[in-house]
Amino acid sequence: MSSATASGTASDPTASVPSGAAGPADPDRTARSRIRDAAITRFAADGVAATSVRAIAEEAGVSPPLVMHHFGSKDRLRVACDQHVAALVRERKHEVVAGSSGLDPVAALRTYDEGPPLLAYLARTLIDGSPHVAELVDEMVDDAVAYMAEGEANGMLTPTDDPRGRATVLTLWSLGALVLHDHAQRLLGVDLAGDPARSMDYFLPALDILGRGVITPEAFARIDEGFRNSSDTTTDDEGRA
Amino acid sequence: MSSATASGTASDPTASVPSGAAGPADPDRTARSRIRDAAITRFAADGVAATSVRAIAEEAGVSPPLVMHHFGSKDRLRVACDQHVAALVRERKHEVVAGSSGLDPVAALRTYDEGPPLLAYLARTLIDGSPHVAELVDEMVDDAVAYMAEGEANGMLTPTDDPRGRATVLTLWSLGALVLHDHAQRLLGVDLAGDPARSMDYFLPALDILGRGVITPEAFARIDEGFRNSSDTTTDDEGRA
DNA sequence: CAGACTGCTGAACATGAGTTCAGCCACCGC
DNA sequence: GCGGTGGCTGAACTCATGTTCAGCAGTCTG
Repeated sequence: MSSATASGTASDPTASVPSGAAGPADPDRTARSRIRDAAITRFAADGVAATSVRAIAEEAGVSPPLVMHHFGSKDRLRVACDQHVAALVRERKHEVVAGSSGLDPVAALRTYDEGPPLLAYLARTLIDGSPHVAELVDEMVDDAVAYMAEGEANGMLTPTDDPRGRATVLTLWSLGALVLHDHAQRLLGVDLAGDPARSMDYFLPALDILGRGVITPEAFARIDEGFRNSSDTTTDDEGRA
Repeated sequence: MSSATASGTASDPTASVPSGAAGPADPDRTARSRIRDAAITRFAADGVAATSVRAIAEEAGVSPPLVMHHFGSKDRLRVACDQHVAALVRERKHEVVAGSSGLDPVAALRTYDEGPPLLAYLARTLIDGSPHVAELVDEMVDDAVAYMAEGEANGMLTPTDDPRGRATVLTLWSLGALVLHDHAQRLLGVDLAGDPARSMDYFLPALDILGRGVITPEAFARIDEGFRNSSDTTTDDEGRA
C-alpha cells in the first residue's frame, strides 16, 4: 500500500492495467482496481458525500466489506482515488509534453477516453478541498507559467507585466469552466468533461477572447489607469472589471 | 407557507429584514429567517449533502424539529434557500443596474457584505444542480449579452462574430473562478467570495487578459485558420486552445 | 491429504441521519 | 379566569450509512 504512493503504474500491479476498454465491472481486472475506478466514477457523478460505500461496491460488482478490506475506510478510499487520479493526470501530462499550446491546462487530459472519468472527478473534487488535487492545481499553474513563457519567447503570446498572475487566472478560468461543465452543457451544448471535438462552441469563443481581446485599447487604457490609481488609495468604488 | 413562494421580499415579512448587521443567531429576527440564513451559511461552508439538519438548527439557535416545522423537509429547506438567494441576487442586480461594466457578472454581488454569504452559497450550489441556480446563471448570461452589446455599441468592447458565445464563455469563466475561490485564495491570496478590494491580484491579470489579449495577432490568425479547417473534417488533433 | 493463506461474502452492529409526535408555554380573545 | 392557538421543544422512531466479524470457497505448500 505504501509502495504505490505516486505512480500507480510500476510498483502496484493492480493499478492501471490497460486491458483494452475495460468497463468498471470487467471481471478480468482485479477487484481492487475495479473498486477504485468505480469509486472515481461515482464520486465524479454524485460527489463524495452523496456516494455510499454500498453504491461503489455495487458499481464494482463486489460486496461492501471488500471495499473496506482493500482500502480500510471510505476516507482512505477517497485518498486513494485522489492519488490515482493525480498519478494518471501526471502520466498524461508527460506523454503529451508540450505538443499543443499551454493556454488550456486541461487539454492534455481531454485525450483520455477509456478508463475512469478523470475530468469529471477533477471537476467534483476541485471544490471539496483535497490536498492532492490542490497540489495538482499548483503544478498545472507552474506548467502554464512555463508554457506561456515559452510562447512569449516564441512570439506567440503577448508579453505581460505579471506572467504568473496571467497564467494563474487563465488556469482558474479553464478549470472553472470544467467545474461548471453542466452549465456549459446547458448553455452551449458542449461537453467539456468529455469529447473535445464536440466542444467547439466553447473553444472558438475562448480563442476569440484570448486572441483578439475583449476591451478596446482606448477603454482598456482608461480602465487600467483608474484601476492603478484606486489600488493606491483605499477607494473601492472605482474600476471593476 | 405558500405565500412566500418566489420573492421573499414583499409578501413574506420575515424575509429580508435589513436590521443592521444581524448575525445568524440574532434573537430579534424571526426563527424562520434565522433558520434559512443558517442553512445558507452551512450549505455554503460544507455543501448540502455534508450539512445536517441538526447543524443548521444549532447554528440558528433552535431545535431540529423547528426546521421541519417551518420548511417541511431538508430538501424543501434547500429549495427555499435557492429561491431566497436567487431573489437576493436579482434584487442586488436591479439596484446596481448597469453602473459598472458587464464583464464581471458577479460584480454586483460583491458589494453585498451583511447577511448570508451569497457568493459562497452560489459557489457551492453551482455544481450540484439546482434548477433555480441554473435559471440564475441563464439570466446572468442574458445580462452579460445585453451589457456587452451596449459596450460594443459604445466602442468599449471589441466586436465579435459570436456575441452570445463570447458572453457565455466569459460568464462561465467568472463564475468558475468564483467556484474555485479556495484555489484562488491559495494561489493568489485573494478572496473572490468576499471583499473585492482584496482581490486585485485576480482582477488586474483578468483585466490584462481581456484588454490586451494573450495570443499575438499572427499566432491567432494561424490558430484560428487551423481551427476552422479542422472543424469541417473529423480531425481532432489539430488546434486546441 | 492436512493445513494455512488469500480473496471474498452474508449478517450484524453502532451511529448518525431525516423525520414524527405528544406536549409545553406564552399569548390572546372572551 | 380560561379555553384555544401558534411557536417551539424533548424524546423517540425509522432508516441508511460506515464498519466489523465470523466464516465460506479456492489455491498453494508441505
